[in-house]
Amino acid sequence: MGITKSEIFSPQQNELANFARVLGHPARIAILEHLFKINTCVCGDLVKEIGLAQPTISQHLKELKTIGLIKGEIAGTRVCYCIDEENWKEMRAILSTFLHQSLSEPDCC
Amino acid sequence: MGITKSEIFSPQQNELANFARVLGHPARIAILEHLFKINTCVCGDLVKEIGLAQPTISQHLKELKTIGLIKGEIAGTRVCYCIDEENWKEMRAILSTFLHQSLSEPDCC
DNA sequence: TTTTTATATTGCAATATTACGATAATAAAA
DNA sequence: TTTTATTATCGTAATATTGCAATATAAAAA
Repeated sequence: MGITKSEIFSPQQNELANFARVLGHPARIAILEHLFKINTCVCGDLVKEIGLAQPTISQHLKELKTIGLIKGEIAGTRVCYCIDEENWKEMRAILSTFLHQSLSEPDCC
Repeated sequence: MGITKSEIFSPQQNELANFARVLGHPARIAILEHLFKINTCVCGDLVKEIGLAQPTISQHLKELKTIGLIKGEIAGTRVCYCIDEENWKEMRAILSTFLHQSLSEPDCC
């Protein structure tokens, strides 16, 4: 069916999975890494840097923007994208909590 | 096309994205959370716990096993699944490093 | 105003993912 | 041996994702 049954999971589980899903593509990882290095970047730079077509990069940027990890401001014909620090930290906290769970029982296998 | 151009990204970027991708589904989050709570679990328990069909759970377990986050041992007709702590910690380290990048420039937007 | 530049959107093709019924496989129980 | 219980695999349907060419949009430059 290809459709995730979100309704049977908690909002927390869905949110966590959604953040992970957006990080689950190397192009988006590359975009974020580049934005961290050069914290202000227009789409064109990323197209050269990454090597995917302009519409493809634009699409990945849109997804990152929708989930709130980056923000973009129009500057003439260009758009200045950068990390949304506040949301980034929130996402990081959510993921970190999950990643640092500890086992209540010892390993069985 | 639906096919990710992995070859244009670094092995690190692909590995990171791949870990995130596997975490990018609420059923797999729920499975991992349950395994953390009760660190030894048969597939049938997860089917009851989560509420997806048995083949679906089995498929998600396979993906988690393939990437190494869990391991399973046959115990009679059942299979005992649990977190693979070593690999989990490795994945956590990789993700944490990425999540804790800091901006080299102050926020521009 | 026309042209140029840069990004977004649309439409489409191809592949991937999700979910589940049916069935296979395997081992314990009867 | 037959039955039962449990998990894996196969096949399939439906939706999602990825990528790009073509085009639209919008602002700056000429």
